[in-house]
This record gives sequence, C-alpha cells and structure tokens, in this order.
Amino acid sequence: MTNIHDIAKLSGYSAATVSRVINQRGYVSDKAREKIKSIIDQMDYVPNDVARDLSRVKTYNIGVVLPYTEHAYFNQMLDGIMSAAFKHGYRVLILLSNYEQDKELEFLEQLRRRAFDALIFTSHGLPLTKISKYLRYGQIVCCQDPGEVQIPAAYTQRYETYVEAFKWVKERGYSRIGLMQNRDYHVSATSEKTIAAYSAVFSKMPDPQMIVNEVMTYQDGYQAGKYYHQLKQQPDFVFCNSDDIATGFRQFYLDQKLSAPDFMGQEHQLPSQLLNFSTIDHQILKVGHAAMELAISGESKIVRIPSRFINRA
Amino acid sequence: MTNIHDIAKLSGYSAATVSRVINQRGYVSDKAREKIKSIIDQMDYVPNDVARDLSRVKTYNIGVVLPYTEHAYFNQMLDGIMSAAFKHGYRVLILLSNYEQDKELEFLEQLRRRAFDALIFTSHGLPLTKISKYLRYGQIVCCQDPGEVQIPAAYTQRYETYVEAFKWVKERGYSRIGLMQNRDYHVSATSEKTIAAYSAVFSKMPDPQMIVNEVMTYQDGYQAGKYYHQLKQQPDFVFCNSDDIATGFRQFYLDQKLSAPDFMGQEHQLPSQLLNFSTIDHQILKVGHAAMELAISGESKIVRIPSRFINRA
DNA sequence: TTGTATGCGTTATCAT
DNA sequence: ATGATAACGCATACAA
Repeated sequence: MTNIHDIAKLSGYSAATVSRVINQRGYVSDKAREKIKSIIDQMDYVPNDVARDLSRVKTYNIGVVLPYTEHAYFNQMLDGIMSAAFKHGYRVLILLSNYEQDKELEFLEQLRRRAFDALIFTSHGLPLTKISKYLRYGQIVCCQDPGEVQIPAAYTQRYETYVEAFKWVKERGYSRIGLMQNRDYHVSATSEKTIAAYSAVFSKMPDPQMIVNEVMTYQDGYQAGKYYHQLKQQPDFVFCNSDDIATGFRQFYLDQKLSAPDFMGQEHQLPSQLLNFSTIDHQILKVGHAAMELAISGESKIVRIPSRFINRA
Repeated sequence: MTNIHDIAKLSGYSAATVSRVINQRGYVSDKAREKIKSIIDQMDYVPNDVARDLSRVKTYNIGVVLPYTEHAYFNQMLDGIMSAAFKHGYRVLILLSNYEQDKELEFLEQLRRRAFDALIFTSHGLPLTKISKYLRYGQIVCCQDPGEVQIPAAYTQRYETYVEAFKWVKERGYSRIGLMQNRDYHVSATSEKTIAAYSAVFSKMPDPQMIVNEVMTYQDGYQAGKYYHQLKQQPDFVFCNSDDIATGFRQFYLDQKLSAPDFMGQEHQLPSQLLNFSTIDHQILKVGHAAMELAISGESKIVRIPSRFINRA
C-alpha cells in the first residue's frame, strides 16, 4: 500500500505538503502542487480513510438501530434517515437489534469505542435511562417520547391523533374495540399512548381480552383475527397496528367465509389505499430525517412531528 | 480520552501487556491480568475501534449499494445480507445510488480508500467491466449474472423461470402480452432475460409498444395501466414487475370502473397472496445471504440460486 | 511557502 | 512472562 510518505519522498516534498495538496488547505506553491499531483496520479495513490478517521477523531458514520427491517415503519424511517445523512455526507450503518437488550448494549459499546460518531435508536428494548448513560460517549438520538429522561429525540406526536381516531370510532357507534399492539404498553411508549387515548375517549381502560400484543407482521394479524373470532364477545371494531397487519386480520375472516369486524390500520401503507380503510400517517419519513439531523448536529433538543388521521369512512 | 498507554502507566505494565489482556492472547501472568483489569475498570477504559481497524487493516464493515429502499426487492436483499453479516460479526453500511454512476463510482473509491472491507452491488448502473477494475482494491460482489466479466456474483437464475411463466401465459391463450420493466433491456440484465425468455416462448420479439420501462413503484404501475388502456390494441395479459406494481396497474382499471386485463406479478409479495394472482419468487433473501458470504470470504466464485414460479391460475 | 515533530490509539514483532 | 519499538497512515501546530 503506497502511503503519504511514499508520495512525499518521490515528489521531494514533505508529507505535510502532500497532505495540504490532498485536502486543499493551507499554502502550497503551484509548482509543488503540480509535482505532487503528478506523483499521486502516477502512483495511483488515495488516502486511507481509516487513518484519516483516526487522526480527525471522526468517522462520518452513524449507527442506526432497528429491531427488524420487514416492517414498513422502519423502512420509512430509514428513508428519512438516509436522505438527511446523504445531504451531509454521512454514511449509515444498519444495526439490527430484534429488541434484544444484549445487542442494544453492544451497539452502545460500539459507540463508546468510537466505531461511529452517533447512534440513532429508531426503537429500543433497553430502558431510556440506561441508554442515556452512554450520552457521555457520543451523540444518541431516540425516536420516541423520552418523557422525563434527558436524551435527544425526534418522534411523532401520536396521542392527539389517536384521540381523534378513537373519537371517530366512538361516533360511529362502536363499543367493543380490539387493539393490536407491537409490544405491551409497559415497555412500549407507543402502546402506552394508544391505551391513554383510548381511556380518554371511552372513559375506561380497554378490556385486556381485547388487546393482542406482539403483533408485527401480516401473519400475526392473521392470528389475531383467529383469536378475536373465538372470543365469546367479539369486537365490533379493531384498531390495527399497521395496514399490512390489518390485511392479515381481514384475510382470516375471508378464508373462513366470514365477514370481518370493521377495522382501521396505521402507517398509511398501500393496503389502506387498495382496500380503502382508514389509517394514520405517522410521518415517519420526517421523523427519520429529523433524527439524523440531530445525530449529526449533536444538538440535545427534542423534535416533535404531528401525525395525521386519514378518514376513509 | 484515556488510552492504552494511560492504562499501561497506571498499572505499571507496558502497553503490549495491556493489549494482551484486552485481546486475551499471548502469555500474561494472573497478577498482571488482575492489576490491569482493575485499572481498566477504574478508568472506564475501552479500546478505540478506529485505531484498532487501522492497526489490523480491517474494519469489519461491508458496503452495500442499493438503488433505493422503497422496493421490496431490495428489502429482501438487505434481510439476507444482514443475516449473513451478523453471523460473522460484520456491520453493513447502506449506500444509496439511485442508479447514478457518479455515486457508484464514489462508493468504489471509498472501497479503494479502505472505508470498508468489501462492497456488494445489489444492482448497478455502471458497466460491470468498469466495476471489475476495482477488484484490485478489495472484494466486490454483484448480484446479477456477470456474463463474461470476471467478478464474484450471487444471483437468481431467472431465465428458466421466466420461460416457465411465459409458457403458462401462452398455454392460457394470451397473445398480446404487456411487459413492465425496471430499466430498459439494454442496461438491465434482468430485463434482457425477460425479453429473451419471451422471445424463446413466443418465437418473436415483444412489440415495443407493449413494453413500459422505468416502472418501479405502485404509482408507476398505475401509470402503466393508463398507458395500456389508451392503446388501440390493448394487451390481454400484463407481465408486471412486482406484486406491488401489479396492484397499481389493477387499481387504474378499478378507478375507471373497467375490468383489467389478466396479469401476474413478481417478488412473491403480500398483494399476490391477498388478491390471489400468480407471481415469481426470486428468492432474493438467499441471494443476499450468498452475496454477503462471498463478500466476507473474499472468494471469487459465482453462486446461482433458482427462482420459483408460483402458479395461482 | 515548506518542513519537523508529534499525536491519533492499537497491534505485532522481537528481544529479554 | 514482559517490554521496547516499530508499524498502521494521516493531520496539524509550530517553527523556519
């Protein structure tokens, strides 16, 4: 591997001058520049990025923690993240967690070891208090309401929209509402908001029997349909976790030649458009973008982005 | 930042011994190990990954070039890639190209500058001959049939399955076949295979009027539907680019209260299951996995993976 | 305008 | 078993 010293030697100048030529900074005579450039071309030389990173104490890499990629939510997030990253010349490292705390910890340790300049948690299994302890080692951004915890965040303001959606459900006369959730509301801020909005609108907590957790895919939606169907008191409306999941739910009933309860989706995906049901656009693209901006700038502020109920009554 | 020399000084041992303790190699007395470990804990020390990378001449990062992320094809690819990467303790850097040759060149340059250990092109705008020139700077894997070009590759064997699909179409009596393609067959190996299979089955080249290029999203599928509809001689069957795209195509006709020509999809996505139309499973997950294995191992072989026609007549 | 010297933090070789 | 020292390759403050 030919390095900057080789170029220095061959050109008759010092490594410092070669460095100046490469980075176009400081004073360099035309003569020196010419000579050095010709040697660089001749030797087919390029600087080594790792050495550069070490010297600059900066990698231009940002780690992005995702539970999984199959989910539309995380795809949109990634799109927003990537567009902001590209804008500033940063690269994105994908870090799959599957919500495993061990893995999340490992990623935090990688941040500590300076493997990347900052870390974005699009979602997390670890408690935020634990995550925030690593803020001293580098910038960290999370994508949910951090509540009391002091940590930079970009997230969708879901509560108001959930209230709007549940009011719409209530006005249409539904009373036994099924709820599908990604994770239990004890560990998920999103689920917690859902429950809170439900309670505010219906003036009571949802029936635990009506809640299905760990719903993440089309298949899970299908299974949830099965579950709801075998209940003595079936729901008359189901609040699904995503549009994809909603179609899984619907499919179960179709396969049984039954008519499904009414339902709505989330994430504003293709299926709600295709099958014309209501949904919520959580504007995840914007959230991703904002998160990356925070990661790069190092600011420790909070960015809230409103979501949008899409009424397809 | 506390470094290995600080630990050496404080523990009374040398940096070399500290390094041995950290990496658990070579001989270290229990006494030294104890002492050094306690100092490490005390100082909250962790090694710097960048310095380590520089010294080892290895980053454990692999760059993955994707034209865009909205596409199911690339999502599946990424899943396969990630699972293989994780298995071997490698990280994945996402590099969006949008098929722009400038960007692809920039990624090749980054490989040359050792920003990552290897580069995977899930698809490419640059000619393979050009890409292959960079093989001297590091491992590169592409995900299409490289033909004559000497370059490691993992790809789906599409031709046979396309033939099977077109035979099925022909047997059902269709004769005016619409074809949607991602990119023109002059630049896309996939499109070229499609055309070749068509020609083999129907004993003639497809009518250029029946081909729509640059079809990548649901919206594009919709527009293609519009295009086909205004033709004097409309197709009686349309061979779509993906299941998502097929639904866009279908939706145009639904919106116009017209009945759509028969059609099939590709990529084995949710819509073909939902709406029960035929499709092709290109086994992209496996391709991604194989590509990453090649990237890591540095082998320069070619891995072919058969695709699968899913008949939903 | 250019060069010297030093730092960035780790690994690895080779004595001892 | 341990240490000194040389890579790894580049950037930069400061001197000249």
